[in-house]
Amino acid sequence: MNENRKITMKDVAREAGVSLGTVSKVINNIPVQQEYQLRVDAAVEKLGYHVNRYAKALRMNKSSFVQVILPNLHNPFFAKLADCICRALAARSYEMLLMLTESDYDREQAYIYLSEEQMVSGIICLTYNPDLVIPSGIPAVSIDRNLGPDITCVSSDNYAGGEMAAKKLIENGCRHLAFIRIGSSLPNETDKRKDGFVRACTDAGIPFHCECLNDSASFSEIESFLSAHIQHGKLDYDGIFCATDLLAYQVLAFLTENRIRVPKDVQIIGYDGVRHFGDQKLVCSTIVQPVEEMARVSVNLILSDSSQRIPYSIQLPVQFASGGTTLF
Amino acid sequence: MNENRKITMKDVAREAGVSLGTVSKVINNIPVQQEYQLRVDAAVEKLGYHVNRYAKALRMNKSSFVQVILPNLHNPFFAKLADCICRALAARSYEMLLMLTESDYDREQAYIYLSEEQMVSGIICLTYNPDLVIPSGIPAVSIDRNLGPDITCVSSDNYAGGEMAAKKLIENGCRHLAFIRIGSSLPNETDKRKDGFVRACTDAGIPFHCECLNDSASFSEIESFLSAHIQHGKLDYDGIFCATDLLAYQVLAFLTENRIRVPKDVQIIGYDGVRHFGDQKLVCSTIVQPVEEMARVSVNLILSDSSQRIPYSIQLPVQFASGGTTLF
DNA sequence: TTGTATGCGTTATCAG
DNA sequence: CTGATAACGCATACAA
Repeated sequence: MNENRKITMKDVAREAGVSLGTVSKVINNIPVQQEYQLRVDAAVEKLGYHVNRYAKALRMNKSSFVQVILPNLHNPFFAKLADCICRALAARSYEMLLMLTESDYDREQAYIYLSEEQMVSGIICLTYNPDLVIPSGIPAVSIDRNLGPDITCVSSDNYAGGEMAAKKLIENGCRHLAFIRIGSSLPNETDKRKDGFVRACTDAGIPFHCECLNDSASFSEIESFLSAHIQHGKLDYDGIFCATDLLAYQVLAFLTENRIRVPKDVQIIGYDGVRHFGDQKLVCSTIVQPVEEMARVSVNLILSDSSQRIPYSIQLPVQFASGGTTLF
Repeated sequence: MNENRKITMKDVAREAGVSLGTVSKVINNIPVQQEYQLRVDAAVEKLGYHVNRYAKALRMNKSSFVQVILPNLHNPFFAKLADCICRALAARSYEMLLMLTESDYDREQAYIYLSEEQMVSGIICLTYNPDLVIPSGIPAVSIDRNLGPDITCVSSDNYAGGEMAAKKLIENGCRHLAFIRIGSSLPNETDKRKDGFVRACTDAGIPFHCECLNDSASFSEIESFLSAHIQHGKLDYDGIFCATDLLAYQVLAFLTENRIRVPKDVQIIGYDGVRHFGDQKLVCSTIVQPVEEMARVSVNLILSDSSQRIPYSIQLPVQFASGGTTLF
C-alpha cells in the first residue's frame, strides 16, 4: 500500500534492481528476461505501482479516454445509449468522458474543440449543430446525423422502421393513418422515419397525414392538432405513428384524457423502444432501436486502429415490439 | 485553424516574441505587462492554441477530471443523478469520467483504484461494496452509503422521507400500512426510510407490516407476499410505502392486474421522484429526492479546495409529491 | 537483450 | 516583471 508518496517507474526500477527501460518494457508486455520479469512484477506488487496515465498520454500523444457528447441523460434513450457506450468502452479498457449539451449548438462545438486538448482517442456524438466542425485526426462517429463524408454516421434503420410501423398499423386494421413528429428542422437521419412511413402508406393505398413540427414547437400544438380532429368523441385517425416514444407517450396521455381508447379506437406506435425504468415494460408499442449494437458498433469504429476506409453510414436493423398501444 | 501539427506554448511564445514563462502566465491569468498580454492573446488566437491538459495534469499532479461511479444509467434515478452531477461539474469547468459497475463489488473497487492513476480531482460514488477502500488524499463523496469517517456521505433525508410517507398515507385515511423493500442487506442510508416509516406508524398507533427482502430476491417474492394478503379480491393493506419508485411501479402493475384499484382500494407511495421520460409525469406518488441539490452539494464538497473539516454526513430535505397513486 | 538519455507540454523556481 | 531552466512520469531511440 502506498500511502503518501507517488510511486513511479523509477521507484520500481530501484526496488527491482533494474533500469527504467526494463520496467517500462515489463509494464507494456514487451518481452524481457524471465528473471527481470519476475523481479519487476514483485516490485510492482510490493510498492503498489500503477502507471500514470497522463504522463503516458502526454508521451504517446493519445489517451484512453473517449469523448461522448449527448444532449442529456434524463431522456431514457440517451441514458441507455450512454450506458451501452460506457460498457462497450470499458470492455476495451477505455474510459468515457461524458459531456452534456442540452442540444445547445455552441456547447456542442465547444466540447468538440475541447477534445483536442483532451487528446481523446475518439469522439462519439449526438448533436444538432448544422455547422459542427470536427478536428480532423480524431476518429469520430456521429449518431443519427450526417456530419459530412469524414464522419461515419451510425443510426438505426430509420427508413425501414417507418415502413414497419405503417405496415403494422395497416396489418392491424387501421385505415386512416397519421404521422406525428416534433424535431429538429435540420436534415437528420431520423427524417427517414417519415419517408418510410409515407412509402408504406402510399404503396398500400392507405390515406395518411403527416404532422411535422420543429423543435421550437411544444406539445400543446400537437394537442391542438389532435383536438381539431376529434369529432363526436371520435378521432379521425385510427392509427398513429409517432417519431419517438416520448411523443407516443404524450399522445397516449392526451387521447386517454379525451376518452379515446387506445388501442381500441386508435393504435399508436412510437420509435425507440423505451422501457419503464430502463428494463421493465415498454412504454408503448414501438420500433425498437438496437441501442446496444449501435453503441458497440460506434465504439468499434472509433477504436479500430487501422485507418481503413470506414463506411460513410451504418444503419442497424430495428424491430417492432408490442407495448399495449396496438392490438397486436 | 491548426490542422496537422500540435500547437504548443513554445509556438505561441515564438509567435508573440516572448518567453515560455510569459505565455504560461497569460494563459493562467497571472498579471503581465499589457503589451505582452496583447501579443500573447493575439498569437494564441492566430495559432489556435489550447493547453494540453495532460501535460498540465502531469505537472500539477491534478486534473480537471472527476470520477463518478454509478451502478448503471438505465435506472432513471441514477441517470438523473449522473445528469445533474455532469452539469454541476461542467459549471465549474470540470469533466466527468463516468464508470458503471452494475453494483459489482470488484468493479467498484477496481474503478476506485483506477482513480489513482487517473489523478482525478475527486470521486463521487454510489457503491455497495462493504469493504470498499478509497485512497486517502483524493476528495471523495459517497451517495447514500456511509463509507467511513473520512468520506462524506450525501443523501436525501431518508428518515424524514419515511416518516412523511407514513404520515401522508395515514392523513389520507389509510389504517393498515405496509412497507416493502428489496435492497442491499448491508447497512445503508436508505434503511432509514423504513425507520422513519416505522416511527410515524408507531407514533400514530397505526398497525403496519414491513416486508424487507434483500438484493438477491426477485419481484416475484413480493408478488407472493401480496397474493398471500389478497382475500376476496381485497388487499389486507390500504396503504403501501415502497422503498423505491421502481418497486412502487411494480406493485402498482401487479395490483392493477389483480383488479385492486389504486388509489381507491390501496394507496401507494414510492421514493425517488422518478418521472416518465425524465421530465414528464411522476410515475407514482412519491417522496422526491432533491437530486439536483445532492449533485451540486457533492460537487461542491469534492471541489472545495480548502481541506476544512467537512461534515461526515449531509442529508438533504425531501418532499412529497402526488403522482396519482394516492388520493391526495 | 538491457541500460541511458531525451523529449512530450506544462508549471514553478530562480536569476536577471 | 520577465526569461531561462528544471522537473512531472513515461516511452523510446540509441548505445552498450
